[in-house]
Amino acid sequence: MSGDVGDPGLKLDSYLPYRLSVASNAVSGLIARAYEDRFALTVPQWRLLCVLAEDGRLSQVQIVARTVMDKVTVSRAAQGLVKRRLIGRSQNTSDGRSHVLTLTPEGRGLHAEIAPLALAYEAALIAGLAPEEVTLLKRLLGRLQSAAGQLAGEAPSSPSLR
Amino acid sequence: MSGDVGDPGLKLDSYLPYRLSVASNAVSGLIARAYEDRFALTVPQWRLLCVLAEDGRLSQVQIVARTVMDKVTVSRAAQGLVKRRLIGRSQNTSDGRSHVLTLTPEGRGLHAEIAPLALAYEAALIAGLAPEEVTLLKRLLGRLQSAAGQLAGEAPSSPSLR
DNA sequence: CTGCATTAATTAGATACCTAACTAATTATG
DNA sequence: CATAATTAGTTAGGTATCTAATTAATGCAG
Repeated sequence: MSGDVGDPGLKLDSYLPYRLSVASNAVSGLIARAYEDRFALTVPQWRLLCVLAEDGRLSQVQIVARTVMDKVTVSRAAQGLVKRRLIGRSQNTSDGRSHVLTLTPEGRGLHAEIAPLALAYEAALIAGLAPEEVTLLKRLLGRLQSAAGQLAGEAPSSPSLR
Repeated sequence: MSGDVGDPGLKLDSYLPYRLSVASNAVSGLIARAYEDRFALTVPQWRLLCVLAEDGRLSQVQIVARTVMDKVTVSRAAQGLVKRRLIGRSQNTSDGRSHVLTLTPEGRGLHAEIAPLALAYEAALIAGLAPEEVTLLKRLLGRLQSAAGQLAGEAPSSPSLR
Protein backbone atom coordinates (compact mmCIF):
# COMPACT_ATOMS: atom_id res chain seq x y z
CA MET A 1 0.00 0.00 0.00
CA SER A 2 3.01 2.31 0.12
CA GLY A 3 2.63 4.74 -2.68
CA ASP A 4 6.05 4.89 -4.29
CA VAL A 5 5.03 3.35 -7.57
CA GLY A 6 6.40 4.37 -10.91
CA ASP A 7 3.23 3.58 -12.87
CA PRO A 8 0.12 4.71 -11.08
CA GLY A 9 -1.82 4.07 -14.27
CA LEU A 10 -1.43 0.31 -14.17
CA LYS A 11 -2.95 -1.40 -11.18
CA LEU A 12 -3.35 -5.11 -11.61
CA ASP A 13 -6.54 -5.30 -9.57
CA SER A 14 -8.30 -2.86 -11.84
CA TYR A 15 -6.79 -4.07 -15.10
CA LEU A 16 -9.65 -5.44 -17.12
CA PRO A 17 -7.93 -8.34 -18.92
CA TYR A 18 -6.68 -9.56 -15.57
CA ARG A 19 -10.06 -9.27 -13.90
CA LEU A 20 -11.68 -11.02 -16.83
CA SER A 21 -9.20 -13.87 -16.78
CA VAL A 22 -9.44 -14.41 -13.05
CA ALA A 23 -13.22 -14.38 -13.06
CA SER A 24 -13.39 -16.69 -16.03
CA ASN A 25 -10.95 -19.14 -14.48
CA ALA A 26 -12.95 -19.23 -11.28
CA VAL A 27 -16.22 -19.87 -13.10
CA SER A 28 -14.78 -22.30 -15.64
CA GLY A 29 -13.02 -24.25 -12.94
CA LEU A 30 -16.23 -24.61 -10.99
CA ILE A 31 -18.24 -25.74 -14.00
CA ALA A 32 -15.52 -27.99 -15.37
CA ARG A 33 -15.19 -29.78 -12.06
CA ALA A 34 -18.91 -30.37 -11.91
CA TYR A 35 -19.04 -31.93 -15.37
CA GLU A 36 -15.88 -33.90 -14.86
CA ASP A 37 -16.75 -35.32 -11.47
CA ARG A 38 -20.32 -36.28 -12.12
CA PHE A 39 -20.45 -37.14 -15.79
CA ALA A 40 -16.84 -37.63 -16.90
CA LEU A 41 -17.25 -34.91 -19.51
CA THR A 42 -14.73 -32.28 -20.44
CA VAL A 43 -15.95 -28.78 -21.18
CA PRO A 44 -15.39 -29.16 -24.94
CA GLN A 45 -17.35 -32.41 -24.91
CA TRP A 46 -20.17 -30.73 -23.05
CA ARG A 47 -20.20 -27.90 -25.58
CA LEU A 48 -20.51 -30.39 -28.40
CA LEU A 49 -23.48 -32.01 -26.71
CA CYS A 50 -25.05 -28.57 -26.32
CA VAL A 51 -24.69 -27.39 -29.89
CA LEU A 52 -25.82 -30.75 -31.24
CA ALA A 53 -28.83 -30.64 -28.96
CA GLU A 54 -29.61 -27.16 -30.19
CA ASP A 55 -28.85 -27.43 -33.87
CA GLY A 56 -29.29 -31.10 -34.68
CA ARG A 57 -26.79 -32.20 -37.32
CA LEU A 58 -23.44 -30.45 -37.69
CA SER A 59 -20.08 -31.14 -39.23
CA GLN A 60 -16.97 -30.42 -37.23
CA VAL A 61 -16.16 -27.27 -39.16
CA GLN A 62 -19.62 -26.02 -38.43
CA ILE A 63 -19.04 -26.71 -34.76
CA VAL A 64 -15.74 -24.88 -34.89
CA ALA A 65 -17.52 -21.89 -36.40
CA ARG A 66 -20.42 -22.12 -33.99
CA THR A 67 -18.39 -22.42 -30.82
CA VAL A 68 -15.02 -20.71 -30.72
CA MET A 69 -13.05 -23.88 -30.10
CA ASP A 70 -10.00 -25.10 -31.97
CA LYS A 71 -10.57 -27.76 -34.60
CA VAL A 72 -8.20 -30.12 -32.77
CA THR A 73 -10.18 -29.67 -29.59
CA VAL A 74 -13.38 -30.41 -31.46
CA SER A 75 -11.85 -33.47 -33.08
CA ARG A 76 -10.67 -34.91 -29.76
CA ALA A 77 -13.93 -34.13 -28.02
CA ALA A 78 -15.86 -35.84 -30.83
CA GLN A 79 -13.67 -38.93 -30.63
CA GLY A 80 -14.35 -39.29 -26.94
CA LEU A 81 -18.08 -38.85 -27.39
CA VAL A 82 -18.21 -41.35 -30.24
CA LYS A 83 -16.36 -43.88 -28.11
CA ARG A 84 -18.98 -43.48 -25.40
CA ARG A 85 -21.78 -43.73 -27.96
CA LEU A 86 -23.09 -40.30 -27.01
CA ILE A 87 -22.84 -39.03 -30.57
CA GLY A 88 -22.78 -40.72 -33.95
CA ARG A 89 -20.92 -39.85 -37.12
CA SER A 90 -22.30 -40.44 -40.56
CA GLN A 91 -20.63 -39.83 -43.90
CA ASN A 92 -21.71 -36.74 -45.69
CA THR A 93 -22.96 -38.04 -49.02
CA SER A 94 -22.10 -34.86 -50.86
CA ASP A 95 -18.61 -34.44 -49.42
CA GLY A 96 -16.52 -37.45 -48.59
CA ARG A 97 -14.24 -35.52 -46.28
CA SER A 98 -16.78 -34.30 -43.82
CA HIS A 99 -18.68 -36.33 -41.30
CA VAL A 100 -21.98 -35.30 -39.82
CA LEU A 101 -22.30 -35.50 -36.06
CA THR A 102 -25.59 -36.14 -34.31
CA LEU A 103 -26.65 -36.99 -30.79
CA THR A 104 -27.52 -40.59 -30.09
CA PRO A 105 -30.50 -41.21 -27.82
CA GLU A 106 -28.02 -41.75 -25.00
CA GLY A 107 -26.38 -38.43 -25.77
CA ARG A 108 -29.70 -36.70 -25.86
CA GLY A 109 -30.60 -38.27 -22.56
CA LEU A 110 -27.35 -37.20 -20.95
CA HIS A 111 -27.78 -33.67 -22.22
CA ALA A 112 -31.30 -33.55 -20.84
CA GLU A 113 -29.96 -34.78 -17.55
CA ILE A 114 -27.15 -32.24 -17.29
CA ALA A 115 -28.92 -29.17 -18.67
CA PRO A 116 -30.89 -28.43 -15.49
CA LEU A 117 -27.70 -28.70 -13.48
CA ALA A 118 -25.94 -26.30 -15.82
CA LEU A 119 -28.79 -23.84 -15.54
CA ALA A 120 -28.76 -24.19 -11.77
CA TYR A 121 -25.09 -23.31 -11.69
CA GLU A 122 -25.71 -20.28 -13.82
CA ALA A 123 -28.60 -19.25 -11.61
CA ALA A 124 -26.45 -19.61 -8.50
CA LEU A 125 -23.70 -17.53 -10.07
CA ILE A 126 -25.98 -14.67 -11.00
CA ALA A 127 -28.13 -14.91 -7.90
CA GLY A 128 -26.97 -11.56 -6.59
CA LEU A 129 -27.34 -9.75 -9.90
CA ALA A 130 -30.29 -7.91 -11.30
CA PRO A 131 -31.64 -9.27 -14.60
CA GLU A 132 -30.69 -6.10 -16.45
CA GLU A 133 -27.18 -6.41 -15.02
CA VAL A 134 -26.91 -9.89 -16.47
CA THR A 135 -28.14 -8.69 -19.82
CA LEU A 136 -25.65 -5.85 -19.83
CA LEU A 137 -22.85 -8.15 -18.74
CA LYS A 138 -23.48 -10.48 -21.66
CA ARG A 139 -23.56 -7.59 -24.07
CA LEU A 140 -20.34 -6.15 -22.73
CA LEU A 141 -18.64 -9.54 -22.93
CA GLY A 142 -19.70 -9.77 -26.55
CA ARG A 143 -18.25 -6.36 -27.27
CA LEU A 144 -14.96 -7.26 -25.65
CA GLN A 145 -14.81 -10.47 -27.62
CA SER A 146 -15.35 -8.77 -30.95
CA ALA A 147 -12.93 -5.98 -30.07
CA ALA A 148 -10.28 -8.55 -29.24
CA GLY A 149 -11.00 -10.35 -32.48
CA GLN A 150 -10.58 -7.19 -34.49
CA LEU A 151 -7.38 -6.24 -32.72
CA ALA A 152 -5.99 -9.74 -33.28
CA GLY A 153 -6.98 -9.68 -36.92
CA GLU A 154 -5.37 -6.34 -37.59
CA ALA A 155 -2.03 -7.78 -36.49
CA PRO A 156 -0.22 -4.44 -36.20
CA SER A 157 3.25 -5.95 -35.93
CA SER A 158 3.12 -8.92 -38.28
CA PRO A 159 1.85 -8.20 -41.76
CA SER A 160 2.66 -11.70 -42.98
CA LEU A 161 0.66 -14.33 -41.19
CA ARG A 162 1.98 -17.22 -43.16
CA MET B 1 -35.88 -33.68 -37.95
CA SER B 2 -36.49 -30.06 -37.15
CA GLY B 3 -35.47 -28.36 -33.97
CA ASP B 4 -36.56 -31.09 -31.62
CA VAL B 5 -34.92 -29.53 -28.64
CA GLY B 6 -35.94 -30.67 -25.23
CA ASP B 7 -34.35 -27.78 -23.39
CA PRO B 8 -35.32 -24.38 -24.68
CA GLY B 9 -33.88 -22.95 -21.47
CA LEU B 10 -30.30 -23.80 -22.33
CA LYS B 11 -28.95 -21.89 -25.29
CA LEU B 12 -25.21 -21.97 -25.50
CA ASP B 13 -24.94 -18.47 -26.90
CA SER B 14 -26.69 -16.98 -23.93
CA TYR B 15 -25.15 -19.23 -21.31
CA LEU B 16 -23.09 -16.98 -19.11
CA PRO B 17 -20.18 -19.30 -18.24
CA TYR B 18 -19.73 -19.96 -21.94
CA ARG B 19 -19.84 -16.30 -22.88
CA LEU B 20 -17.42 -15.47 -20.13
CA SER B 21 -14.97 -18.17 -21.19
CA VAL B 22 -15.09 -17.24 -24.84
CA ALA B 23 -14.60 -13.55 -24.18
CA SER B 24 -11.78 -14.21 -21.74
CA ASN B 25 -10.02 -16.54 -24.16
CA ALA B 26 -10.21 -13.96 -26.92
CA VAL B 27 -8.83 -11.21 -24.72
CA SER B 28 -6.20 -13.36 -23.02
CA GLY B 29 -5.03 -14.73 -26.32
CA LEU B 30 -4.59 -11.26 -27.71
CA ILE B 31 -2.67 -10.01 -24.68
CA ALA B 32 -0.61 -13.16 -24.28
CA ARG B 33 0.50 -13.01 -27.89
CA ALA B 34 1.56 -9.40 -27.50
CA TYR B 35 3.70 -10.13 -24.45
CA GLU B 36 5.09 -13.32 -25.91
CA ASP B 37 5.97 -11.98 -29.32
CA ARG B 38 7.48 -8.71 -28.32
CA PHE B 39 9.01 -9.35 -24.91
CA ALA B 40 9.22 -13.13 -24.53
CA LEU B 41 7.10 -12.97 -21.40
CA THR B 42 4.37 -15.36 -20.36
CA VAL B 43 1.27 -13.96 -18.73
CA PRO B 44 2.25 -15.25 -15.27
CA GLN B 45 5.67 -13.65 -15.67
CA TRP B 46 4.06 -10.37 -16.62
CA ARG B 47 1.80 -10.56 -13.61
CA LEU B 48 4.79 -11.02 -11.34
CA LEU B 49 6.43 -7.96 -12.82
CA CYS B 50 3.24 -6.02 -12.20
CA VAL B 51 2.72 -6.95 -8.58
CA LEU B 52 6.39 -6.41 -7.79
CA ALA B 53 6.26 -3.03 -9.48
CA GLU B 54 3.22 -2.17 -7.43
CA ASP B 55 4.07 -3.64 -4.06
CA GLY B 56 7.86 -3.71 -4.00
CA ARG B 57 9.12 -6.78 -2.11
CA LEU B 58 7.03 -9.92 -1.93
CA SER B 59 7.55 -13.58 -1.15
CA GLN B 60 6.04 -16.17 -3.45
CA VAL B 61 3.24 -17.01 -1.03
CA GLN B 62 2.35 -13.37 -0.91
CA ILE B 63 2.23 -13.31 -4.68
CA VAL B 64 0.04 -16.39 -4.69
CA ALA B 65 -2.34 -14.63 -2.31
CA ARG B 66 -2.19 -11.37 -4.23
CA THR B 67 -2.78 -12.78 -7.66
CA VAL B 68 -4.92 -15.86 -8.00
CA MET B 69 -2.21 -18.00 -9.54
CA ASP B 70 -1.09 -21.44 -8.47
CA LYS B 71 2.11 -21.63 -6.46
CA VAL B 72 3.69 -23.86 -9.08
CA THR B 73 2.92 -21.28 -11.73
CA VAL B 74 4.45 -18.59 -9.57
CA SER B 75 7.52 -20.69 -8.91
CA ARG B 76 8.19 -21.31 -12.58
CA ALA B 77 7.48 -17.75 -13.58
CA ALA B 78 9.92 -16.55 -10.93
CA GLN B 79 12.61 -18.97 -12.15
CA GLY B 80 12.35 -17.64 -15.66
CA LEU B 81 12.52 -14.04 -14.50
CA VAL B 82 15.50 -14.69 -12.26
CA LYS B 83 17.30 -16.35 -15.15
CA ARG B 84 16.75 -13.23 -17.24
CA ARG B 85 17.86 -10.99 -14.35
CA LEU B 86 14.52 -9.21 -14.34
CA ILE B 87 13.92 -10.01 -10.70
CA GLY B 88 16.19 -10.88 -7.83
CA ARG B 89 15.72 -13.24 -4.91
CA SER B 90 17.17 -12.60 -1.50
CA GLN B 91 17.04 -14.83 1.55
CA ASN B 92 14.53 -13.80 4.11
CA THR B 93 16.64 -13.36 7.24
CA SER B 94 13.79 -14.22 9.57
CA ASP B 95 12.64 -17.30 7.66
CA GLY B 96 15.12 -19.46 5.85
CA ARG B 97 12.47 -21.07 3.68
CA SER B 98 11.14 -18.01 2.02
CA HIS B 99 12.84 -15.85 -0.53
CA VAL B 100 11.97 -12.25 -1.16
CA LEU B 101 11.47 -11.23 -4.76
CA THR B 102 12.20 -7.74 -6.04
CA LEU B 103 12.50 -6.12 -9.42
CA THR B 104 16.00 -5.48 -10.71
CA PRO B 105 16.57 -2.19 -12.53
CA GLU B 106 16.22 -4.14 -15.76
CA GLY B 107 12.92 -5.59 -14.58
CA ARG B 108 11.68 -2.19 -13.56
CA GLY B 109 12.70 -0.82 -16.92
CA LEU B 110 10.94 -3.58 -18.81
CA HIS B 111 7.81 -3.07 -16.77
CA ALA B 112 7.90 0.65 -17.47
CA GLU B 113 8.28 -0.16 -21.14
CA ILE B 114 5.39 -2.61 -21.31
CA ALA B 115 2.92 -0.84 -19.04
CA PRO B 116 1.88 1.78 -21.62
CA LEU B 117 1.34 -0.96 -24.16
CA ALA B 118 -0.80 -2.92 -21.72
CA LEU B 119 -2.86 0.16 -20.98
CA ALA B 120 -3.21 0.85 -24.69
CA TYR B 121 -4.58 -2.65 -25.25
CA GLU B 122 -7.06 -2.17 -22.44
CA ALA B 123 -8.07 1.21 -23.87
CA ALA B 124 -8.58 -0.31 -27.31
CA LEU B 125 -10.68 -3.10 -25.85
CA ILE B 126 -13.00 -0.79 -23.97
CA ALA B 127 -13.03 1.91 -26.63
CA GLY B 128 -16.69 1.37 -27.42
CA LEU B 129 -17.82 1.25 -23.80
CA ALA B 130 -18.97 4.05 -21.57
CA PRO B 131 -16.87 4.56 -18.42
CA GLU B 132 -19.74 3.57 -16.17
CA GLU B 133 -20.18 0.42 -18.21
CA VAL B 134 -16.55 -0.48 -17.56
CA THR B 135 -16.95 0.16 -13.87
CA LEU B 136 -20.04 -1.97 -13.75
CA LEU B 137 -18.36 -4.72 -15.76
CA LYS B 138 -15.49 -4.93 -13.30
CA ARG B 139 -17.86 -5.03 -10.38
CA LEU B 140 -19.94 -7.78 -11.96
CA LEU B 141 -16.84 -9.81 -12.74
CA GLY B 142 -15.82 -9.53 -9.10
CA ARG B 143 -19.21 -10.73 -8.00
CA LEU B 144 -19.08 -13.71 -10.33
CA GLN B 145 -15.62 -14.57 -9.08
CA SER B 146 -16.63 -14.53 -5.45
CA ALA B 147 -19.83 -16.42 -6.18
CA ALA B 148 -17.83 -19.10 -7.98
CA GLY B 149 -15.40 -19.24 -5.08
CA GLN B 150 -18.18 -19.71 -2.58
CA LEU B 151 -19.87 -22.38 -4.66
CA ALA B 152 -16.55 -24.19 -4.98
CA GLY B 153 -16.36 -24.29 -1.23
CA GLU B 154 -13.62 -21.78 -0.87
CA ALA B 155 -13.59 -18.68 1.17
CA PRO B 156 -13.56 -15.53 -0.94
CA SER B 157 -10.08 -15.40 -2.32
CA SER B 158 -9.21 -11.81 -1.54
CA PRO B 159 -10.37 -9.59 1.29
CA SER B 160 -10.09 -6.56 -0.96
CA LEU B 161 -13.08 -7.33 -3.12
CA ARG B 162 -14.77 -4.11 -3.78
C1' DC C 1 -8.34 -35.19 -68.18
C1' DT C 2 -4.52 -33.50 -65.31
C1' DG C 3 -1.99 -30.85 -62.11
C1' DC C 4 -2.54 -27.28 -58.33
C1' DA C 5 -4.59 -25.00 -54.63
C1' DT C 6 -8.06 -25.43 -50.99
C1' DT C 7 -10.60 -27.66 -47.42
C1' DA C 8 -12.05 -31.34 -43.65
C1' DA C 9 -10.11 -33.81 -40.39
C1' DT C 10 -6.40 -36.29 -37.92
C1' DT C 11 -1.82 -36.92 -35.98
C1' DA C 12 2.54 -35.35 -33.83
C1' DG C 13 5.41 -32.41 -31.08
C1' DA C 14 6.06 -28.90 -27.86
C1' DT C 15 4.35 -26.18 -24.12
C1' DA C 16 1.60 -25.05 -20.09
C1' DC C 17 -1.09 -26.25 -16.30
C1' DC C 18 -2.92 -28.80 -12.18
C1' DT C 19 -2.61 -32.39 -8.70
C1' DA C 20 0.52 -34.81 -5.82
C1' DA C 21 4.47 -36.00 -3.82
C1' DC C 22 8.71 -34.32 -1.95
C1' DT C 23 12.50 -31.42 0.55
C1' DA C 24 13.73 -28.29 3.89
C1' DA C 25 12.87 -24.93 7.45
C1' DT C 26 9.86 -23.44 11.21
C1' DT C 27 6.54 -23.75 14.87
C1' DA C 28 3.88 -26.14 18.28
C1' DT C 29 3.55 -29.62 21.78
C1' DG C 30 4.65 -33.02 24.96
C1' DC D 1 14.63 -30.65 23.97
C1' DA D 2 12.73 -33.94 21.03
C1' DT D 3 9.31 -34.86 17.91
C1' DA D 4 5.13 -34.04 15.37
C1' DA D 5 2.66 -30.87 12.49
C1' DT D 6 2.89 -26.73 9.30
C1' DT D 7 4.61 -24.00 5.90
C1' DA D 8 7.62 -22.29 1.67
C1' DG D 9 9.03 -23.82 -2.30
C1' DT D 10 10.43 -27.29 -5.94
C1' DT D 11 10.03 -31.41 -8.71
C1' DA D 12 7.36 -34.98 -11.19
C1' DG D 13 3.53 -37.02 -13.76
C1' DG D 14 -0.53 -36.83 -16.25
C1' DT D 15 -3.57 -34.22 -19.06
C1' DA D 16 -5.16 -30.54 -22.07
C1' DT D 17 -4.16 -27.32 -25.60
C1' DC D 18 -1.92 -24.86 -29.41
C1' DT D 19 0.94 -24.92 -33.61
C1' DA D 20 2.53 -27.56 -37.58
C1' DA D 21 2.67 -31.06 -40.55
C1' DT D 22 -0.04 -34.85 -42.83
C1' DT D 23 -3.79 -37.37 -45.22
C1' DA D 24 -7.65 -37.44 -48.02
C1' DA D 25 -11.24 -35.36 -50.74
C1' DT D 26 -12.91 -31.45 -53.58
C1' DG D 27 -12.81 -27.64 -56.98
C1' DC D 28 -10.68 -25.18 -60.53
C1' DA D 29 -7.52 -23.82 -64.38
C1' DG D 30 -5.37 -25.10 -68.37
